Amino acid sequence: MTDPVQNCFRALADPTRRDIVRLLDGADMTIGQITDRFDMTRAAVKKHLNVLSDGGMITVSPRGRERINSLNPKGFTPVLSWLEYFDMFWDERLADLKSAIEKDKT
Amino acid sequence: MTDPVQNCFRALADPTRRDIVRLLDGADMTIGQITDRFDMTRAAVKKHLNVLSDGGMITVSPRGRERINSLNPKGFTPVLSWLEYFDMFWDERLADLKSAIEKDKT
DNA sequence: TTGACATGATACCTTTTGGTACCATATAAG
DNA sequence: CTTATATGGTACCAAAAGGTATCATGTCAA
Repeated sequence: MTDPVQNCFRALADPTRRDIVRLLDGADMTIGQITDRFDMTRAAVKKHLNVLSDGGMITVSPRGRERINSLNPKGFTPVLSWLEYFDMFWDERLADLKSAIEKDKT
Repeated sequence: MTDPVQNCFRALADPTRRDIVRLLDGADMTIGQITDRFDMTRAAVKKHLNVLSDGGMITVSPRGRERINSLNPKGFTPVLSWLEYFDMFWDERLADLKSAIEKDKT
């Protein structure tokens, strides 16, 4: 399944994953730190992180024996692109939003 | 599961349901008309319509022995609300978008 | 009323998904 | 080197999701 739109929507479809996204919006975290915030095993969290990574919502960078998980604002672009296709998003507001993301949080 | 945000994201998580949403963005349709556009049974389409209805994305109005399925722009509000929570949506663009929906397509 | 048409509902099946338990690997510390 | 720490990967399980087949209901037309 390599459709960016599908991967993105799927990543956001789970409440735990949306919570993780909000966590990472506040600060970069290791999988250990994230797991401390939830009532589930590290393996379960890891699966969620993989799905989020597939969706492009997060990026992972190694630091010693740790892996730093960071939110990737650009990952939301497929969702926004899909939404802006509608007539009800007839104006340029969503387009402005998209460019703002790419400009101010790279 | 009565969380509006969850119902909304779940409704949009399936590619067939997103296609249905786009179909209904063009015109109101009966379940029969929708089924003609897809390679699946009416029962399967009906299940998708139920999920979309739970998510608030569509409304159904009886007309004789038919049921007219219509897109409900307001149904997108929970998704937009969730998205605007982020720092990366720091400005008022998304809020503007939300109010525009409620104003121009009621 | 009788029949055709449009739809809804449910039992059932298969695949996907969310979770755990467990083992493997890599780096830091003594 | 040896050990503790941080992480990744996989086999396995129960529940949810997507689909079909089938039956029930309601409405329009003769």
